[in-house]
Amino acid sequence: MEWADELAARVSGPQVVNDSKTPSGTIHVGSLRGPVILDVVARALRAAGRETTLLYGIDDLDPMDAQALLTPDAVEREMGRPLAHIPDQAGDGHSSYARHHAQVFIDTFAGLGIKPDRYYWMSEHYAAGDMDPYIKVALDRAAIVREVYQRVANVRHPDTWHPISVICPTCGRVGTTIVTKWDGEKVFFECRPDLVTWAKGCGSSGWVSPYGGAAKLPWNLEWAAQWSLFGVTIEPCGKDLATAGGSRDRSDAIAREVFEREPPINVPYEFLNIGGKKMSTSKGRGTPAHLIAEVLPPEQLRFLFLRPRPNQAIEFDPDGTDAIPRLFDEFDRLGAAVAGRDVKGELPAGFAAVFGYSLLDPTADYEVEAARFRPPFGHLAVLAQVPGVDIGVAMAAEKGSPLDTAERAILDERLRAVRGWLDTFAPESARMEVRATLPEGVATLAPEERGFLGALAEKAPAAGSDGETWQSAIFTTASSRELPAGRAFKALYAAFLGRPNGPRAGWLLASLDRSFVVERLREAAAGATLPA
RNA sequence: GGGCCCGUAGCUCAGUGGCAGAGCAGGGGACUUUUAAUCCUCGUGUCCUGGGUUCGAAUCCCAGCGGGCCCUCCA
Repeated sequence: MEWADELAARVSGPQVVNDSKTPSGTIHVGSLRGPVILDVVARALRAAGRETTLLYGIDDLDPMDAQALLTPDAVEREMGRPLAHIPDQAGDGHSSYARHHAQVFIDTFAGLGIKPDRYYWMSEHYAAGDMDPYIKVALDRAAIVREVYQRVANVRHPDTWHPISVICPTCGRVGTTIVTKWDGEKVFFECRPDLVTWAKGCGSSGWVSPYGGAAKLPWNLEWAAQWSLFGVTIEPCGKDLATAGGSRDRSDAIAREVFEREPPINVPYEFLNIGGKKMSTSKGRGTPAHLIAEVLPPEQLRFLFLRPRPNQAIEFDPDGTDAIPRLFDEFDRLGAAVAGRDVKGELPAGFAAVFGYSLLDPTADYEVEAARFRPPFGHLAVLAQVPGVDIGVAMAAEKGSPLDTAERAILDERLRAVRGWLDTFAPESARMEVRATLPEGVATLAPEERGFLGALAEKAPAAGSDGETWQSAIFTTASSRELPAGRAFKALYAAFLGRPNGPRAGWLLASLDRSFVVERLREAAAGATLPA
């Protein structure tokens, strides 16, 4: 976490940290890295005693450009119109499409402990006239803007091109209009049917005032104007924008040369790759993003993003691997170290900060949080699969004292994660189920191991016996036949689960129907699958 | 064509000028009641390749190779 603390140490004076997003659709897990970094920058600044404002913008005057996100009957009517002007497709009470989708990510951010001091809506700032001064400067300096595009991004616009998009007074589209003249008060616009492929303009044209929400700046200018309007001093952005000649370069140049203000400090960050693939909401390639959020609680998700430096791509492959259990284990290991317990292995630099910034609550005492009992994910994954186990009791026993309220909440959260993981990503080797038929592996059991199974069938406790009773029956039967306990358990797991190990065998057998258990023990003792 | 990131043990990654390291996985062992718990133990690797600088390079420089993402429009 040195990067955030170093940044905080480098700046002086009050800081405004900003990011903004177009509320065009659902967000995927990878796109949460930016907000988490943003939040940590703000937390680090505050920890360093800097007065800090965290802003998050909703670019809701941007045009709708993806018809997949609209209901079929709405496509022709709505494509190209500002998101803020499109009705909520979900029909769940939001005033617009933009409000609906913005609410999804506001809620998602809150769930991750990210609470900006203020969300701002660009449609409101345009309507209120706050953007008018920047619109005027951009139009007055259109030639400079064109030159910047040419020089920085190698994009050549016609000499009549002006950096503004009028919201067509006739059809309401913003993505289809082009402005060719500016007389100092009004612009001449055309709403062209063929300007973009994804939306069709209505063909009207005329002179209109660009002020008061009648028009919107193009992306790069709007970005730079936001910096001036809000006094932004730090703004991270993803590497898709941060590439040379890319969006950030253009906006930086526009900030300097058109709006005459130094752009904010950038914190470029890499993406999250799932199973070597870029996150994609539409392609269905790799792992569906929303599943990860269901399986990873907020603190572990924050931890996933914060462990590496921002400029490192994160390779995360949860599908059929132990990546998720290991993420929990590493989180717990850092927590244990913060709490002053001995831990195995080396600790990464700044581990206490990584742990602290991963916590949901920015005001939490991270040493107190670190000291809490956190049930090991792998252990829970086993217990969750054994019927009849009271996991709360088992975890209290493991801790050595009853769980407090916070620890109980952690346990519940992890149990949900464990169950989700077992249903989705967990490798077969993590799943265990009592086999319906005798597993083939019993054929490889030694004669004395099979003998033990047969003997246990004869000494099986009465129906309704508890796990304790079964467990002691296993031990006494094994020792009476001078079979080491380890081999006795191995034989039991082979007979019931078809694997060499498993959960506590006594409790497992107690959870099953007694006659089934006895029958299976006899079959296994016979050493072969009985004819059907 | 350009930019950024990565390339070190089976996997995930530390180490960024001074004897190649951890975690996990895997092997071996201990433990007659927390048997997927816990404890002990085991690392011969083209540090991607080739040059260069240096007393000394995984580390710095140059040139490559491989992988990933991005760079047109839109945002």
